[in-house]
Amino acid sequence: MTNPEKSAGVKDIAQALKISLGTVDRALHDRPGVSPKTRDLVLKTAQQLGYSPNLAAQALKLNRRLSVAAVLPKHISHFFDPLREGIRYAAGAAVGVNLSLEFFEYPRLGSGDIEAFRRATQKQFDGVIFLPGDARKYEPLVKKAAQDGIATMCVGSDAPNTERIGSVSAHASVSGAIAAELLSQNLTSKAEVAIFTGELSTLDHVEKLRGFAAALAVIAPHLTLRPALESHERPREAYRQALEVMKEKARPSGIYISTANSMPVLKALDELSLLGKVKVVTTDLFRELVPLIESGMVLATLYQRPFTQGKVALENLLLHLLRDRKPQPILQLAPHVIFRTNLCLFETRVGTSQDEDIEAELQTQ
Amino acid sequence: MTNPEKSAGVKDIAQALKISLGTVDRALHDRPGVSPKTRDLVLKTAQQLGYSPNLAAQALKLNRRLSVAAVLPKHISHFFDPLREGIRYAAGAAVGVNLSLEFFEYPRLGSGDIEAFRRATQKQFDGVIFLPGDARKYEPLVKKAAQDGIATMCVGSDAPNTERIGSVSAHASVSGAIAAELLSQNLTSKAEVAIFTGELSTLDHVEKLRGFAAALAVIAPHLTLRPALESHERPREAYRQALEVMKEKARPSGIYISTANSMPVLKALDELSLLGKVKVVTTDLFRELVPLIESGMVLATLYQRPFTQGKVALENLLLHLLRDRKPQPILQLAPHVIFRTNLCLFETRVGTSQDEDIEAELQTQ
DNA sequence: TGACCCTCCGGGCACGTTACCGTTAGGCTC
DNA sequence: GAGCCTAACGGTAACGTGCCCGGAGGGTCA
Repeated sequence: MTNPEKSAGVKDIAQALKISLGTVDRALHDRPGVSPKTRDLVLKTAQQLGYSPNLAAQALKLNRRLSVAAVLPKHISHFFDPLREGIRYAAGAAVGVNLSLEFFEYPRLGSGDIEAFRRATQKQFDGVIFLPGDARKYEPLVKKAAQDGIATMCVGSDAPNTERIGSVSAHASVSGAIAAELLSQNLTSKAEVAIFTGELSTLDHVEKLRGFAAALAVIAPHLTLRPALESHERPREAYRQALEVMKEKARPSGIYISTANSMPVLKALDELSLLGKVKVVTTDLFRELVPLIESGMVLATLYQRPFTQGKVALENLLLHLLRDRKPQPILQLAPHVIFRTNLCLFETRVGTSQDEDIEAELQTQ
Repeated sequence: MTNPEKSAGVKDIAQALKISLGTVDRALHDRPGVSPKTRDLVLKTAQQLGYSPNLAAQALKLNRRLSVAAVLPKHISHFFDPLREGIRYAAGAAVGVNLSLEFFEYPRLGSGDIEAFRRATQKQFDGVIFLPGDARKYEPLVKKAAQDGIATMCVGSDAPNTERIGSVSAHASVSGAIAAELLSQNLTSKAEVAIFTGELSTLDHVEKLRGFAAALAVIAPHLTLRPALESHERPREAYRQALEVMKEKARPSGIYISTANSMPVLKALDELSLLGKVKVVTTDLFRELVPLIESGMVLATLYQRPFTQGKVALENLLLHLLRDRKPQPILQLAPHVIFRTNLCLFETRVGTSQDEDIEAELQTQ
């Protein structure tokens, strides 16, 4: 009877104490209608018998329905498409819950994002996944959502000091630090390095810059960092800045592009015939980048694992909504360092996300 | 009624066709007792209504019990302990199945492994997870297990051309290739490099050697590879070999240690005061390695993600046992490249596995 | 003393699926 | 044509849990 091997259920406790199932259920779930002494007795016996609820039966009975919205930009698709795929994957793998997903899209970060978030939170979703671009602007909105009982989960970047239930992103400052270390390994003599960043109102980008600068100072004193170049995610701006800085006589010997929008900078380098001469570390992976890494024109890229970010974000949001177990407030994934030699393991995911093999996705998550 | 939003169940199909639940169930599961035309009708309607079975109800009714054995060595604990943790984690996360896990241990690879595997397969487990050291020797045993209806899953290395249902490991040849690329980046002038390997009867180690040699030939023609040093996982042998080769006048400038047993070689380097002078790339992560990476004595280590390997191995084994869905025959994880700058993300797992925070484990999986 | 309330507890139904058993129609043999 | 067999199908209990309803017991007040 008291077999520790097999986990006991409600019925076992009821039989052991010769009381009804209803009483055991009330005691275990802290519902009213049980005397304190009976309650303690049940809890003690549950502990003793090693009670663990049958999750399948629980899920069947509860038949929970959850609605989750994901508010993400269309641009940059090579990052956000796999992120959405990760969310869909986690939704498909969620067992014991009737989950309805709705995707809200807006053109790009900073244009329409706030409005889309507001639209999403006006409908009564149980949870919302979103990317806080300018974290400040989201503060009142997240607060309001929390008051309305909507759980918000950040992905891609964080919005600290808000009521969000958690955040999932690649570890930004470590990304920056790795870039610094790679450049320091490949630039042995005294030289200058430059960083091209996206939007410094986004926490993620600030952290990358911080990590890069800090690591340079510690492990690469022979490299000096130029003032950061902020493109505000505008391709033409990035292109112009790159041309300007690389035409200088004392041009940088190493470059870290911390935004996924790296093509304009690479295009400028190509036109100046500097590809391969200047050491370049980029961020994320997309089709146009593949041949540049293969040929060694780009030293390495720091892969932010968008698929996993989406997957983990929804998994933790569901964990929060289903049980009252709080997830880690801040979850920061280890970025993958992609060189030409391990590029082949990640290439499967640069195609159209439609045709991608999910199994392959999971190998590198 | 035919609401495409909400997934239909067995009852919906039965109602739509005005037949009984039993018939629908038989038709959907290809069980006998249904006429072909009724079966086709049911399948067609299921497709049309968007039938998806309620997994919770299914699991509750079936109440499946599975027993799985994991046959793994005690040594090297910093690799196999987290691997076992990963298996335990996946077992805990498995919902809707009464899973009983049993661990079989033996001292080390090559001593007692075959016997332990034989002992495990004599009991009637549903599945066995194991590490094929000398793959040849396992061939008849795996065949016998398959005949007895035991599903076998390789982890850490593969046993090709056997009846195993799949294998999970870090991508070995890519690991070797990354090591070659790292050394080539850090050794710019003409030099020699050496590889210390474990057991060349293990496929995983052969693949690392192949990947290393091939990548050297392609991207680092200035580096020449010495004959591989095989320690057979004996610390004293590795130490002796390292001392011998590093005392030579024309000693190697770069070293790749492809086995997790790297301390004897590092000890020899330390005694010869060569740490920091010789570029070293190691495999896996453990406590003694941390300060060496932090201080730059070791350039990088290739982390084989044992936790994830164990997790994925059991997940796929269960997938095979529960549904008849065949997993990918060979699953090769992308190894993590750990430098001093991203070391902090992995440090949580070098302590005793008991105290480890599972959440932290999952961040870097 | 009877009507009423409150606390505590037992009993039973429902969730969606599967396994088992009972029933019927139709074909077969002698 | 009676008896029998089998394929095809209907009906239903049961899996373990959550939740509601109602009943028993004790106390209070008119």
